[in-house]
Amino acid sequence: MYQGTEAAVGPAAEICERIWLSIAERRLRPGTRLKEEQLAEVFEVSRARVRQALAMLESDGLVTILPNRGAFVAEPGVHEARDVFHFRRQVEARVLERLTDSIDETAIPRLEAHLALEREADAKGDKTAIIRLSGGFHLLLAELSGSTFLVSMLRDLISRSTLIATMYRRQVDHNCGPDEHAALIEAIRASDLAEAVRLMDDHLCHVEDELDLTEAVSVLRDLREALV
Amino acid sequence: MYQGTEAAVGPAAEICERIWLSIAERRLRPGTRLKEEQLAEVFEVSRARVRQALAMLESDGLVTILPNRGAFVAEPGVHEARDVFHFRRQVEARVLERLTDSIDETAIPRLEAHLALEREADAKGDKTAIIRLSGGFHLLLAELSGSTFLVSMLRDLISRSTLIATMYRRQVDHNCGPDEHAALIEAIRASDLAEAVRLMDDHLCHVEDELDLTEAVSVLRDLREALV
DNA sequence: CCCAACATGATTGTCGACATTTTTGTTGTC
DNA sequence: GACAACAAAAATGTCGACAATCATGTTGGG
Repeated sequence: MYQGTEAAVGPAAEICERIWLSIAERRLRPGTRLKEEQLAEVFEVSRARVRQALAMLESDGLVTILPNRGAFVAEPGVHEARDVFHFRRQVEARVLERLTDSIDETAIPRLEAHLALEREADAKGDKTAIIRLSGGFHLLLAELSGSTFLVSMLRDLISRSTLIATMYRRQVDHNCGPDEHAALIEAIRASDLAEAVRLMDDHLCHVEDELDLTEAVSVLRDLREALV
Repeated sequence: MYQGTEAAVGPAAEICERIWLSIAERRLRPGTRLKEEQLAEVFEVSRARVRQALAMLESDGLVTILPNRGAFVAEPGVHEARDVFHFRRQVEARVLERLTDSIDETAIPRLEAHLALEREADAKGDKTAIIRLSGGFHLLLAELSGSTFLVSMLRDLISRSTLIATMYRRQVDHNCGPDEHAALIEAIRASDLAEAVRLMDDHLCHVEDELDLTEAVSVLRDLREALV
């Protein structure tokens, strides 16, 4: 996901990917401290790499870095959560606008190929792959829109969405199945912008609706803010 | 601007600020190569600092980093330019929503203090200060909205807006005067969301309307892309 | 017994030197 | 004279060691 769906952009992105996955799989809880040395040991890379990765993760809102104190898995509040979903809908809509406006011949096959991977992972029950591909689908849409700006914006928002989902969802799991993605592809193939946007909004609202975005802030967050 | 309106977040932010100002003042043109050693010499800092700053600038869309090749002042295309202004309007609207919803007592005085600085710089004709404060006003609005997410999003968009303005504006200068900012403060004081959003949209459209966002892409950009 | 000042350990921040890659200039051959 | 292969120079990328800073545990005084 982090390296996009294309070639790797660097070794640091792999660290980002693995940390992001750990967060998505709830192995790393919000508020957890991320010691550089420790991460360097685990990933078998130099500490400089880890610092690089942590800086990237911070700009994507996944970790919070306190100067001279260390990095922590971020704990977005409910306000931020709402903003993230709000703007994600806007960005995804813009992406669909671009895709339905000028459609590329190679776009549909690539989307279907991705969808096939999703279905395969779904059948196997490979949770890690499901999470990775689920985010990757939306990122692929942005890439196919041809705008690097939309890609970078959406990657940021997807990262944040993932973290928010792990913090505020009440039910255990429910990763969005590939079926909604399939419907989206159909709408894009038909160049039906209105339908595509509707499907996308529904798709994203399904995720948001399962969250408990009341004012119940986590205890950990209060502790951290009190310390700062 | 880069360090926000508050305390400095680090020494690297100062480098970012100075490079951003150089771009805004058209001393650094889009496409210009930014050699690390050279920058380190100019700013009298270590090369590691420069690398850190360049990485931040890349995530803000001001520079493009090509692996093993170096950093260049970015050259956003017209599509990206339109997207940036599109989303900037959305984000600024969200900020105003927050501000007019729950208004803070200290907000208005801080805005007026900032406005006073703008007027002072305007009277003196201090172009550098005008640029810095002009972006800073919008960033201050975001900070007063209480959302760190909106702040980081808007900082990104303001950086990109600045670069786009230097690339595509036909007239020489026209930095938005402080008067439009004053009107905005009034609307916020009156908690008049609709009026505030209208003023903001006009304000941003004034900037966008002076741009020549036709398909005329710069020659340099084509060269770079051909090389990559 | 509690609090403050200090000393220690752990962790982050910084810098300079070295390795790798790219670019450019040169040379030799066709 | 043009092109290709090679060599030298310059720039970026990487790493390890040292310095600065913060958290913790200890000790001495009130």
